[in-house]
Amino acid sequence: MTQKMNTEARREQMASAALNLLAERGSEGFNIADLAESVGLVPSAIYRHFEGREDVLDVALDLFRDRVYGLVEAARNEAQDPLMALELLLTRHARLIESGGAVPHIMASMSASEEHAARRAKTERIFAGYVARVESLVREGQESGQVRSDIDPTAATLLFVGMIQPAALLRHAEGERFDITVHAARVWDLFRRAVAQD
Amino acid sequence: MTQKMNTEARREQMASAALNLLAERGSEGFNIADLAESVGLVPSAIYRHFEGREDVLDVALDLFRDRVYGLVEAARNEAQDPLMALELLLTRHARLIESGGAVPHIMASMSASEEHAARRAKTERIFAGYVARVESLVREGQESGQVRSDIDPTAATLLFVGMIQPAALLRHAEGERFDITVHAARVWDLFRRAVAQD
DNA sequence: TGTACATCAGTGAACGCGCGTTCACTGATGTAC
DNA sequence: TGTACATCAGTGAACGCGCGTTCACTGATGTAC
Repeated sequence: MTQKMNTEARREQMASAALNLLAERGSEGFNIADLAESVGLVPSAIYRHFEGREDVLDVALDLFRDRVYGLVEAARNEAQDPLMALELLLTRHARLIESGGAVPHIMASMSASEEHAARRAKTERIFAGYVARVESLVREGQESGQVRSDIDPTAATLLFVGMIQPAALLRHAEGERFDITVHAARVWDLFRRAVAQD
Repeated sequence: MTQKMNTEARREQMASAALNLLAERGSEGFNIADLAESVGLVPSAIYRHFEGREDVLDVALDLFRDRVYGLVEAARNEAQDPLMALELLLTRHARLIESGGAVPHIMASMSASEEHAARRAKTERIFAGYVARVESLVREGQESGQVRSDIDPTAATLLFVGMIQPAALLRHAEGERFDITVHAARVWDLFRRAVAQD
C-alpha cells in the first residue's frame, strides 16, 4: 500500500495535481484515473478526499484563482509604480505559460461547459475578478499621471489581458521557434506606446 | 419519416449545425445526439454522412477555417488600405461574437484535446494560417508607410488578434451590460496609437 | 403516363466501451492503558 | 516500553450511466421501360 497522508495534505496535493492536468489537457481531457495516477494512487482513493469529479474541479478552480490573483498582488507589491507592475505581471504570465501553467487555456476550457452552469459561472467570476484587479492598476496609473487619462480603462485592461493569450496558442503551433518572453517584451512596448502619457 | 436530402446537402447542413453547437458548447459539450436533433434527425442518421464524431469535427473545422479566412479576405478586398482592412476585420469579429459565433471559443476548445493529436494540430495550423494572413496586412501597412516600420510585425499581429478574445469571455460574465462593438472601437483606438505612423 | 425496380437517406433497437462512482475489505498509523 | 484497539486512508472488484456506433429494416425518391 502506498504511503498514507492525512486528508488535508492529500486534498492540497490532489488539487494541485488536478490543476496541472487541466493546464495540459483542459477540462475535457481531465479524468479521475489520470489524477489518481499522478499522485500515485488508485482511482477510488480520490473519493476519500473529494465528493466527485466536479468537486475536484471546483477546488482546483479555487487554487487557480488564488494563484492568479496572487500574481497580480505580487506584481503590485514589488513594483515601484502601476505601469511597472503591469510590465512585471506580463513577464510573469509569459514565464508561467512557458513552464506549462497555461492560464488562458484553463480559463477557456473551464468556461466552455454548458452543462455545468455553476462551474462556468464561477470561471467567469474569476476572470472578471482578475480583470477588475488589473483595471485598478490601470486606474492608479491614470491617477498618478503615468497613463493617459483620455483612454477608457476597461479597454486598456482588456487589451493588456489579451496580449499573452494568442501567443500561447501560436507557441504550440510553432514549437520552440517561438519565444514567449521575447514576444512579451515586444508587445509590451506596443502597449506602453498605446497607453502611456508621453 | 423526415424529408430526405442528398448526402452533399446534408453534409453541409450538418457541418454548419455542428459549428453552431461548437460555438455554444465547445468540443467537450458537442455530441451526436444534439447534432442530430438540431437538423431534425435521429442520431444514427449522422452516420449516413460521416464516419463518426471525429469526422464531423474535422469537417466542421474545415468550414470554420474557410469562414475565418474568408473574413480576412473580405476585409482586405473591401478596404482602401491595410489599416482600414484591420479595422474592418476587428469590427466584423466583434459582430460575429455578438451573434454567438464565438471564434476564440472554438479555437481554444478544439486545441485542448490532448488525445486527438490530429485535431489539435489541425486547429493550431488553422490559427497559424489566420495569424499569417493578418500579419501580411500588417506588413503591407508597413510598406505603404501607414504602420511604423520599427515595430515587429508578429508582435503587432498577435496584439491585434488578442484584442477581441478577452472581451468575449467578459461578455458572458457581465451579460448585456458589456457592449462588444463599443469595446472594439475603443480598443482599436489604442491599437492604432500603438502601431500607426504619426 | 403509368408501373416495377433500384437506390439510398432515415429509423430504432441494441451493443459495448470508457469512466465516474460505490462498497466491503485491508492494513497502516496513532492513541489509550 | 509494550500491547490492544480505534480510526481512517488506500484498495480492487463491480456496477451503471451516457454516448458513440452498428445493423437490419423501412419507405421515399428517382429512373427504366
